[in-house]
Parts: sequence; C-alpha cells; structure tokens
Amino acid sequence: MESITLRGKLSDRDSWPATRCSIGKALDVVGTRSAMLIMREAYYGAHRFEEFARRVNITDAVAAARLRELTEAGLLSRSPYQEAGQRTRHEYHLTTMGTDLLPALLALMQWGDRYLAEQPGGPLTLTHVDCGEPIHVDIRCAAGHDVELGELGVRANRRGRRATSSLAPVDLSANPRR
Amino acid sequence: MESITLRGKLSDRDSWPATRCSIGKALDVVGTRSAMLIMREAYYGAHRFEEFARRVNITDAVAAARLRELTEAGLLSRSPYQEAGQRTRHEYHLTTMGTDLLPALLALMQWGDRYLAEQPGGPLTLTHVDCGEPIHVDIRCAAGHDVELGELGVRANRRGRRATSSLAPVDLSANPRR
DNA sequence: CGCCTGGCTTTGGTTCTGCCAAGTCAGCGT
DNA sequence: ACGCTGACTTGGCAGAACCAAAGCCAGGCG
Repeated sequence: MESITLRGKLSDRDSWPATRCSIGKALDVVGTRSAMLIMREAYYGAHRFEEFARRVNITDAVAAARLRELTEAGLLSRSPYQEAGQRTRHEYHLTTMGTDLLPALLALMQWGDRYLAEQPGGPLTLTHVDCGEPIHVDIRCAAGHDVELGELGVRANRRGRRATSSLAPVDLSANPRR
Repeated sequence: MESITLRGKLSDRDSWPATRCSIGKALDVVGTRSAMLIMREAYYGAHRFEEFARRVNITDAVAAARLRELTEAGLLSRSPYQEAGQRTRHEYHLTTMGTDLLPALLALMQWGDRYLAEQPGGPLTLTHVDCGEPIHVDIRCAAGHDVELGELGVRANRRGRRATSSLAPVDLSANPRR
C-alpha cells in the first residue's frame, strides 16, 4: 500500500529492542526545541550568550541551561574572550561534533520547506557557495550510488555476530496523502 | 576558530527573524520524542496501533495522541482493514510526506552512531540493498557537486526580492572538542 | 444475549520545558 | 567607593509530555 517495510531476519521487529537506537540517543541530547534552535543559531554564526537568547527567543534561564547541556554533551565549546574595555566573558563555538549535526537540521529544514512553508522553497535557500546552486540532503552508499528511500537494507550489529535484513521497496506511487 | 559563520547581507542576523523558519515549523509537527520514534517504527514497518505503542514503549494514551496528530498533519494515513474473524480495525501507513521525513531521521541516526553509540557504527547499519554497501546522508547541490559543511551559502527569499549571503568556510581542523 | 478483545479515551499525577521576575556576581568606568 | 552591565542563577508557576490504571465501546463469537 505504501512505502517501506522490514523484511528478512529482522522482520521480527520485536527481537531487537530499540533501547540502543541512535535516534533515541540523539534525541536525548538535542531533543528539545530550544536545543535544536540554539544549534541553528550556532550555524548562523552566533557565539555569545545574548545572541543565542535573543535570536532563539528564549529566556536567559533556558539559554543558560541549554548552552550548559550542549557544552557538556560536546556540541559546543566554551572559551573566554575579552573586548577592549570589557571584562572577560565566554563565547560558544561549534565543535566538530556540533558541526556534524548540521545535516540533520538541514534535512528537517528541507522537509519543512517542502511541506510546511508559506512560500514554495521556504524562507531561506541554502546554496553551494562555489556554484550558487541550491543544496539538498540526500542518501548515498559507500559505493557512491544514489539510494532511493525504497532501496534501503538493514543490518543489525549485535555484539559479535550480525543479522541482515532489508527495508523492502514497495509502491511509492500510491497513497500520496489519504 | 571553528566552522561556519554567516557573511554578507544576511550577517545582520537580527534583520531576518526566524519565525518563518522551516526548522521551527518541522519541530512543531515532529518535535516530540514519541512522534520521532513513531515515525521510526513506521519506517521499520509498523502499521497497527499496538505495534507502535509496544515498540516505541509508550502508553496507549500517548500512542493514540501521536498517531492522531501525525495523521492530521499528513505524515500517516489511516485506513480500515479486517482480518478473518476479526472486526474492522484501522492501520497507519506512511504517506509520501511521511516518507520524505526519513532523511532527517537518518541524519540523526548517523550522528548518534558516530558520537553516542556504545559500539562503533551504532547498533544498526543501513545499506543500499542493491550493492550491500552502508549508506550515509550527505549534501549536494543541484549541479551535482558534493558540498562540504564549510561551503554553504544562504539566500533569503523575502516575498518579492532576494538577499544573498554565505555561510563562510572557516578552519575545520581546529577546536575538535575543547 | 452477553462475554471478550483490541483500540481508544479519561483521570490523576509526575517530570520536563518554558515564562517571568528578581537576585547574584565580576569587573569596568567614574 | 559606587553604580552599571552582561551573564548567569534562583524561585514560582503554567502548560506540555509522559505514565499508570481504569473505563468505554464496537463487534465477532459463544
């Protein structure tokens, strides 16, 4: 009827509890709205406490809490700086761990642009700075093939052995909405 | 010092409030943990109420609420089915809107696999079913170039006119963590 | 008809996330 | 010495998200 279904050894979905799932773990770290939006502002170049609080439109208390958590989790680093005639303060910079989360936010933005935006394409277009063309997130395999959403397989890495399965392609044409 | 900063006309970040931001809008729809995890199970082939509730490990009440919301938002469709000797029930299937969110979850999973998993590579590996190679999420432009995280530009689509800017590449080698 | 089952809904309570307002604290400028 | 400012912290509270347990209801089966 629609898109993707598990097949093969892993089709007994109940045999592999999702407690170790990386999606769940990622959500433990950046699962709140304010954490995601603070990361967004970090990509847009925010560094200082006041910038984050104002641009994300959250209170000092929330900004302080999220910045501390994100720093502890390793997505941001905190380093002192001093402007002329000002006392020492701290600024927050993306670590590589934080930078590597960017594709997730871009994928979310791409999806929002497509389905939720007032204007087609969304309010902002990200481009490849070398050639000016708009960018998009997509999926490829290590061999370099483009992977359609219906061509995904799964392999479980149980400690030691391995089980393989597939996300079988099914009819993507039907059931566009209702 | 680290990775990415806004440059150009948009560097005055305060001039374009983020209220229309597609990331924010996407989070309004799938911003809760349970919504994300229900989508995960939908990709793994769950269709029925009880499957979602059990596999996501949430209560009936939450499952019912999220399934209703996701259906209303258009990510899932609800259709009747009947098994032999059973009464009519409803099952939930991914719409194309729901399917198109998959890259966002994959990006989150890829990040979690890299930074948060107990075992390297995470508990699950997704593969290209045609060739068996592991898949990854990445960014390309419409011209087909691979786009590194430091090569991103931004263009604001204000209603009518356009302003352009760039996310300037800066030294990704420094500041890996602290 | 009356029981049982699965899909929901309701009720009541806890935790999390956020707001607002007030307080602290370091250090620069006067 | 004093005040001011920016970066937090603290306290009190509303609302969302969740859980556990109980109730409800349609309909197939005895």
